[in-house]
Amino acid sequence: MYLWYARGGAGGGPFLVMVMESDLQIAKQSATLRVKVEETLRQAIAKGRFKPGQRLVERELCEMLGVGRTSVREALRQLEAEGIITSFPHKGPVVSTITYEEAAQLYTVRALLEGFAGQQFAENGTAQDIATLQAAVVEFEAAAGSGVGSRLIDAKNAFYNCLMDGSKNVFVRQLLTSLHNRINLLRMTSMTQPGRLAHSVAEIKEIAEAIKNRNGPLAAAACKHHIDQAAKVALEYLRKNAVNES
Amino acid sequence: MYLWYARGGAGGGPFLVMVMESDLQIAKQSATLRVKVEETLRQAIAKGRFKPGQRLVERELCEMLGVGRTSVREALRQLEAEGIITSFPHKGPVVSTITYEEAAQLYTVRALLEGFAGQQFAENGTAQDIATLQAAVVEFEAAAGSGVGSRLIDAKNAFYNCLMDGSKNVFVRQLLTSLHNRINLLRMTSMTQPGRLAHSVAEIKEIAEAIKNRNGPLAAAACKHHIDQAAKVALEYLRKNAVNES
DNA sequence: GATTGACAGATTGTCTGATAATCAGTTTAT
DNA sequence: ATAAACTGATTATCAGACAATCTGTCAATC
Repeated sequence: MYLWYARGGAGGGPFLVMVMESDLQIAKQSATLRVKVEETLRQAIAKGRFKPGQRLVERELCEMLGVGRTSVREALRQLEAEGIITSFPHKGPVVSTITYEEAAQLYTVRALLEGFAGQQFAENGTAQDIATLQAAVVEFEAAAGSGVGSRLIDAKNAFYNCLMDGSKNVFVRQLLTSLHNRINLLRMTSMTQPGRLAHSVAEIKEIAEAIKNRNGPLAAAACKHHIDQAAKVALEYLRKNAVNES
Repeated sequence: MYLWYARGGAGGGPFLVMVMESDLQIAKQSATLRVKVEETLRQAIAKGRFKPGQRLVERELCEMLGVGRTSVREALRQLEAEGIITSFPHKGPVVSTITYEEAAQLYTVRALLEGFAGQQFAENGTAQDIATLQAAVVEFEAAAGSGVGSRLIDAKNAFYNCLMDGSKNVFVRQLLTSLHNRINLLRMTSMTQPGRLAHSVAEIKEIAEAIKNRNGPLAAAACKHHIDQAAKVALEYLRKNAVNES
């Protein structure tokens, strides 16, 4: 019981398969090709497959992904708008680089917005939201103990997602998502630094605790503190490994 | 003493002109066609030429602008990423609509970010920045007195631009620009409301004053207050003229 | 030897035409 | 009346073409 749709590209290679999930939900079959390209590239950049400063040549992407230039170019425009790639006229796009100063600014704004999100969550979040958040914290702690990197990343994302949802503000979510994407460019989970992880867990617990107690200001402070600490570690690392090109 | 480059579109209409400025600087001849389409459409939407909810049909845009589908489609992707248009797969883009709740959220985040920008400006802005800001305030007041709508809009934009620059934070600028673009969708300059304009001028003066005195917290409060007031008027108007579709 | 200018290759920017997929509305058949 | 089939419009995507622009190389000039 599945649908599939194949494109007979010249190279004989590329095709897409959309599987119907076992439950009643149809897998987002809609997702237009262009969107999949976007997601693939975003992932590739986030995972370091393409590194900051690296050129992204149209033709290569087309071959690599098995899609036409139209789809690739449109996807690139999207990523460009998101700020994770930068393109110069007639030179094509490169994965965005980020200077030390920009990274600092990025974390500053993130702290501001995430603090706000935390406060809103504490004041307006539903009981359901809070329960979800607590579950995310538990999973995060477990993931931290497990030592499995991918699980940790998933848990962290789940936590932030929940936090943004709880803020009940679409724009906070959008802006924060954008910032998160760009922070990924740093290719440095501050959590890979020794000792940071334990602190991180503790900080996150404080956030959840403040929210559970409906203490808005405290939640904001906890969020801000969490980001500030992460920023400190990340920026310190950046300074040492001075990765300044351009 | 000018260069010009014409594209003989089918309709005979469209062309681009690049003028060489009187000084040694060549006018940004670069601006790729796609970018010009973006700007044109953004303007058209901001000025109400296309109204929220209105469909944007590819072919029509091509004819209207005299460019190929490639350029139009890529420009649309950009605008979509910016949030000022929304597109559904296989149905094409429409100018984004914004609900009352979203508008409220929008203003909330804007107040937060603009308050932050004001604070940063007060604490980190250069003397030059402050001078520019003061000039912008003067022009704004003059524009308010002149009663010329377009001049008022320009002055307002100049002021906000200056404010964002003074914050010395690229991300604040980017995020705020994005929010401003979306607020334009409301097609309601809160300043068109009777009596609002005078208040607006007063509020802006307070912002500039606080910044001049290097009083960060006061600047933040003044910015926040300014946006909150604008929000109040705008939301009130929205509630009355309940423009809820979708 | 350093600067300038011309040339070639690579890549992007843009247009055009074609085909398949999808949506929305209308007509037809049960 | 409901469901099925048809139709027209529009989008999604590909392929191929050509002009514009960038980059590096190499010869010509001072």
